[in-house]
Amino acid sequence: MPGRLGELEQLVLLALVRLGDDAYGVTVRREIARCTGRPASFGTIYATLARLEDKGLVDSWLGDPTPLRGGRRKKYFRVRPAGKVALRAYLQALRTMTRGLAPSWPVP
Amino acid sequence: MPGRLGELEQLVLLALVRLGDDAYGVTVRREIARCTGRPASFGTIYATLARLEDKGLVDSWLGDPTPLRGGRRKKYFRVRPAGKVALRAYLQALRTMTRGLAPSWPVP
DNA sequence: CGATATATTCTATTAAGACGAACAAACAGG
DNA sequence: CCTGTTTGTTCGTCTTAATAGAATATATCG
Repeated sequence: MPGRLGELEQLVLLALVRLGDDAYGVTVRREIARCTGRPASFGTIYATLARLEDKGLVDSWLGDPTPLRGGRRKKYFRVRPAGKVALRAYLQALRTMTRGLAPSWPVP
Repeated sequence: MPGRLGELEQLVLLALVRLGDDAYGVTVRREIARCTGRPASFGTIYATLARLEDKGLVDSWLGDPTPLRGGRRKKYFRVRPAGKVALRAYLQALRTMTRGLAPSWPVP
């Protein structure tokens, strides 16, 4: 049974799905900022990614150095099957709760 | 500018909208349990309602005693305009984040 | 090597969520 | 009115999630 997802955990999982194979700390943060209009700090984002990994909802690996670029290597993330289950359950619950609302509500 | 909504805060606000003029602790809890399959305890629900009220997203008043029934009076809750703004913003952000996902995702 | 660019981790603190027991208030029957 | 029963809310305490900013790490280039 999946535990509940925190608010940022929801957003981070969604961002990972959206970003596909270009999902790492910086892009995750940017995507959430872009979609929600409220950026979270890097500390917040990385803490959430680590928590999701502890829970087995996500996994990570280090990318190769990128020639021509400089800077530390990226740590990529991907949603694991358990993470997909949790995310699906959450979206489903939300769909249930938003179904039948007055049309003025933006049902996602 | 509304701060972010916690996970339960989201669900409680949605439940309040769904329940309309029959929204109080017990029905809110039941509605969330029904829609998400994961009940929260009363302590958790009431703490969240109190938090939402502190933030000005919700208001409350005591109902009249119901003859023939017995039991303590209900404390009704209603979403205030600021709460609607916050809820709308959250649903909107979610719509943005779920738009364009593969069709296997249950977009709410 | 030193400078620069890029990305992640650490350290503290506050906010949110969780739960069960305790408490409160309304009514009914004696 | 007192006592039991029903219904609903609050309290005390703990765990988990979120937060920001400083510090650190790592890669490349000159």
